[in-house]
This record gives sequence, C-alpha cells and structure tokens, in this order.
Amino acid sequence: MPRSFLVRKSACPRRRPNYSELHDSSPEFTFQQPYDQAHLLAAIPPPEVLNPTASLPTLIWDSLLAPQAQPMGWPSLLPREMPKVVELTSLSDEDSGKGSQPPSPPSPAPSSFSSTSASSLEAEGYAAFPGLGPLPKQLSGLSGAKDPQSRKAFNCKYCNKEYVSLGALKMHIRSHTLPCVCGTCGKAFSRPWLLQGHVRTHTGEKPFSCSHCSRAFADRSNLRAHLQTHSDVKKYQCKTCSRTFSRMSLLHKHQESGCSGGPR
DNA sequence: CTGGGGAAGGGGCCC
DNA sequence: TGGGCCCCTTCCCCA
Repeated sequence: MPRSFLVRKSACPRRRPNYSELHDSSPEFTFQQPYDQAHLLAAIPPPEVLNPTASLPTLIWDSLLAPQAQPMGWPSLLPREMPKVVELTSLSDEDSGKGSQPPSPPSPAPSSFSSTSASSLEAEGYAAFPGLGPLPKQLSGLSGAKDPQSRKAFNCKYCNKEYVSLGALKMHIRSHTLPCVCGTCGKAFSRPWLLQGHVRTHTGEKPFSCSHCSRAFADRSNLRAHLQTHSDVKKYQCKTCSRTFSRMSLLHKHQESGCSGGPR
C-alpha cells in the first residue's frame, strides 16, 4: 500500500509514548484465547484529551503533528491494570503463529520463523522458510549482500515480491502467513497491533477521543480524520478549484468526477 | 453525490 | 538486525 507520508517529523524527535506498555500487556496471544473481556474493559482508559491547541480549527493538523497530540494519561493507566493473561513464550512463537490457536492457519508458517537468522537459514538449507523464494546468494556470503547490484535478491515465494533485506521480506511474508489470529472470530492478521485494533471491534474499546465533540474512536488514524471534520480548512486541497477536503479519498473522488475548476 | 465513520493494510522510523 | 510502534492510505458502508 502506498505510503506517501506527508510529514515526517524530522525536526522533532520521534515521540515514544508508552504504547509499548499497552502492547506488552496485551500481546497478540492474549487475544487468541477467548479474551477476558472484563480485563480488556478494565483497561479502557478514560477518554483522553488531545492537545488543547487542536481546538484551533486551522491548526488541527499542525497540532496533531506535535508530540502532545498523543493520548495523554492512557499509558500510565494501562499496564498495571492489564494482567498478563497468557504468558509469552517467544517471539518465534509470535511470528509463526504458535500459541495463537489459529482455527486453520492460512499457510504453514515456519515454526522458527523470526528467530532464525540468516546464518541459521543457511544452515537449515533455507527450507524452513516456506515463504522465501530461492536461496539468495547473499545468504551464502555477506560479501554478496554488499553488492548493490544483487541487493534485491530476497524474493517472496508467495508473490515474488523483492526486498532488499531479509527483515523486510520476513515482515512482508507475515501478510501472507497472517500469524495473528483473533480468538473470537478467527480472523487473521499480519501484525499484532492490527489484531489489537480488530479486537477493539469486539470489545468496543475506543481509547481515542475527540476533544471537540467527545466522540471516541478505536483507531487513532480515524480520530485524525475525524478531527479534519472540525477544521474549516481541510488538509487536502484541489489544485484546480482550491476546494479542500478532509480526506484524500474525497479529493480523489472530486478530481475523478471532474473538477469544475472553480470554488464551490 | 458528498461527507464521514469503521476497519484494515503495510511501509518507515526508532530503539 | 529485528521488533514495536507510528503514520498514512484505502476500501467499504452508510447517512
């Protein structure tokens, strides 16, 4: 999926909200089992308030880029209130879907997936990675990997996509193997946090609240899009008629339907 | 037709 | 180097 990040906050250090604590306390494995709804609901924080500066409509976007835009007060509330329901075994378990009790794994994920290094791959004859294509030359020798000409040698077995690193390929392969399975509906996801977001659809958890209308969202990006609706000046503007839209998709629709050329 | 919400995918960055 | 997290985008559906 295209990622044309509009703004990358190079000037400000990447903020590290304690979402990791949330994730630590609710790993994907937690949701594989019929999750303890009481625990999950107990973990729902009070509606956090976004950065007050966001109250200025035209500054909403800028304010969202500020570090303060992170939900406040949530991380500190969560960790100790969320008991570890399932003990983590290993990261390899996570990647391979072990411990997730998938009803029927979409594909035979390797049992030692993420924990396997390139060298061990080589040792195992690369056979342990069903998603990987032919053994890249790089895995036979690091010198090859440093050759720019032969860098894109990590091919996905499923879609033949090429990646410059094994790590990128492994992450991509998860989109095929879908090791994170919802214990409630059996839907599978490639990433633990995708599953976590999905689980919110079951629990009704909506940790992201709009400071303008107190509406809550389960997804931060959806809140961000919602905040645009409070803004007089939308983020996405048609270069032809200068009309602004809250979403790029709306702008695309507008352009595809034929821009009249003048402001409406 | 337009606008908005819900859900999900996936690449980039940082530790 | 890998994992965790962030962010943006897209699709679908509904009012």
